[in-house]
Amino acid sequence: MTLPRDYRGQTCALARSMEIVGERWTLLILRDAFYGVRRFGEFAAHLGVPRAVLTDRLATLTEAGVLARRPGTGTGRREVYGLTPKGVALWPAVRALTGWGEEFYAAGGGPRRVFLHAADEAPLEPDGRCTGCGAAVPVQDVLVAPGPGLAPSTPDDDPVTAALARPHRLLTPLLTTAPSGRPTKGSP
Amino acid sequence: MTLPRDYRGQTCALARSMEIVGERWTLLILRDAFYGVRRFGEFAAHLGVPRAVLTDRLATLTEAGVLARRPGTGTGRREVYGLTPKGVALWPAVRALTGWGEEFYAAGGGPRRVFLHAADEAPLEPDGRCTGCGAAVPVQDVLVAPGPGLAPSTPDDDPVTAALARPHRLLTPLLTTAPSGRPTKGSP
DNA sequence: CAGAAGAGTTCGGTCACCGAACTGTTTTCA
DNA sequence: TGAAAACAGTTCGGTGACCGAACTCTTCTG
Repeated sequence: MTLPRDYRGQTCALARSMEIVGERWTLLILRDAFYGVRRFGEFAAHLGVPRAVLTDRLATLTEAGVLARRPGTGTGRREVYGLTPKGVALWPAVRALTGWGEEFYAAGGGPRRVFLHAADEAPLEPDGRCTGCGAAVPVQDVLVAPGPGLAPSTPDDDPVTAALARPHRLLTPLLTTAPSGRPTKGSP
Repeated sequence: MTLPRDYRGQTCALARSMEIVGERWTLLILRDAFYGVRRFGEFAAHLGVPRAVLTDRLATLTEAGVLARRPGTGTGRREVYGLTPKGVALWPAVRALTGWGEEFYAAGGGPRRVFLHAADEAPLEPDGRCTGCGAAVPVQDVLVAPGPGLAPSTPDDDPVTAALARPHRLLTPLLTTAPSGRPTKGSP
């Protein structure tokens, strides 16, 4: 595979990874996918990424087997993008980079978001273990919850930001399309 | 801080991280820094990065407090770049992305490089713990060693690649400048 | 002190990214 | 059913980042 702008000559696995997830916006898209964002418009509104770039990134990630494009369920039948097992395997990387950012660039009030073990609601250690029970927590048992440093929500927040004002389990859909067609917060 | 190309509007810590380490080549530079690469020319020769880009990245990382520019010791007194504690804190992210690349893009023979716990030479788990003793291994106790999938070394390998053909402890200088001026492998 | 090596800088060409407007399809609701 | 809105992309011109090669200046070696 000779990408137009690859990291030629690198024998390192990190270079291979960077060819897939090292482009601008890609890791933010994947973070949103972990949060349960699934649709083109949700990614676009939440990230503010140029739509052409989003199109390119979703195609690249789908081609690489990190995301999968599937027909949506429920009333809104549009197609959705979801993480494959290969994509889910990127969770430690996303968690590590997020943790580094929180540690060195937290707002005054502390972290903006925290990751909790769903079983006991104790926060995760930097390495992904639970500070409460010490167990290695699989992705689907992680909650993302607002932290003390999170700015208060405003009426013009996009739906994704609004939904993330409450704790949410990773990999579960964040927004659903209600029968009336207006998007609302996940589980009723 | 209004970077020319920041991730505006993102309240997420991951976006902050990506502003620092998300540019092209940056994580590969940091990986090399973990390996013990310290000098401009070593980075340039090993990575094949355009020199102007390398200059920019080293300056950005130094400004961000991830790397520090220090006068070199020993006979070669040129200045060297080394990881600060803030830079060392990126190790879990580098390890996670490297591990993901090895898992999904390994060459036929297996991983190209492996990380070992220096104390018992057992490989590390994906989360950074030692498969032998189960301990969380601090960065300075990690060895990077050639794996079964590493291509055999050739005479025209750059000095960094040649030095990495043998196990090496992270964060320790990889190359030294011998009194004669010719760069040779680390500790005599 | 002369020569070589190291550490950047400069430069022109190319490519990726940006934001805004536009298109074609799907869904909603009167 | 049919009009209108929402949605998922595509198109387009302008700008900045990246690339490779050549060049300059400093530092080191013999």
